[in-house]
Amino acid sequence: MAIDHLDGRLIVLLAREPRIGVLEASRRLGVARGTVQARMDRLQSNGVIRGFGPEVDPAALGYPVTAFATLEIKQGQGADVRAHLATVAEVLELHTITGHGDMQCRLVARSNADLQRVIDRVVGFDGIVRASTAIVMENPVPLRIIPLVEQASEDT
Amino acid sequence: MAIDHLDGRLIVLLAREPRIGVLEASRRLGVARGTVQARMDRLQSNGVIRGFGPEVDPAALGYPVTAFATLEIKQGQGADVRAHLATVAEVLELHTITGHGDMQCRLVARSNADLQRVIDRVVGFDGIVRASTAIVMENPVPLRIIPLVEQASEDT
DNA sequence: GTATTCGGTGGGCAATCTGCTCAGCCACGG
DNA sequence: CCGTGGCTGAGCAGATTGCCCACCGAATAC
Repeated sequence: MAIDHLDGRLIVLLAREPRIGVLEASRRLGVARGTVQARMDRLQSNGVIRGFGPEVDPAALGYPVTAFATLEIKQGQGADVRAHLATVAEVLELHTITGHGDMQCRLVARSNADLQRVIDRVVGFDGIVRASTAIVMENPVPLRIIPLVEQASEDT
Repeated sequence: MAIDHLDGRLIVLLAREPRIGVLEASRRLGVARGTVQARMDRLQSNGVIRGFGPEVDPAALGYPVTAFATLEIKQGQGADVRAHLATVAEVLELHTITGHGDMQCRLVARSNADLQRVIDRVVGFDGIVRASTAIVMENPVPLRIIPLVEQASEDT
């Protein structure tokens, strides 16, 4: 569960150059191959590293528009709404949250016009009372994890 | 730029079993190894696949609390705020958005109490007028891309 | 109608890496 | 003082990679 400095360096290395193998990584880190192998196994069974899935860019797939929708849910309809949203491919992510609104989801669409279609599809469900949408213009900080890993591995 | 059915199957396969190599993938897909190699090269230079970085779970790193903060920015301070937020490791993602508020960011923290520290750090900057935060309770749909890939590859 | 190009196939080759095992070391805790 | 856990360096057989080639069918250009 704890992440030591070597783990941190390993993760950062993997994040920067995902294609390197265990052997090359061990050379870069200056440790034995077995060590890297053991660390990677441990990090994965720990759940620190969930996997190495391909990072797909929705924009390159033809979905350049991203938006966040905050949804207000009718009491007791949470499970149904979850199930509904899970069936919509354009819903990339869904959270239940505190505060105004009960859920927040990340959407993508082919265009601003298409976003309307997606939103209609999303909110066209009985349990959803209200939805407010914010369209993403820029993404100055794309999803990142390296700084956090470095921080976590330093205060060991 | 277009994603055909084979591309779709390849991406889905990679997403499900990231560790398989080109050779194994070609066997699963029933095509020649060279074909898989060519497709992967193309997908990557297209930008459809950004890379294969490790997916790190912040919770396993000791940051189990996630929150979304909506920030209101003082006119003309956008760039400074971006730069400021980029220095905070707990800021995993930042978007500029339309609607109420000007930016939205995803935060993580070690605990609810620690979240206060993170928020103070985030909003303790001159260009930020106001911030409202929503804490994530559940994540019924974790960030996913497979359904979208399937959809995109089908309507070819 | 014919030549060209493009994407895919199937094969081959040397170099490299992987998975696994083993013995030796060292530091830490009981 | 011994056991355990983590790291090292080494070895080995088997699989994979990167790269090359010739061939083929379909679509495209001339």
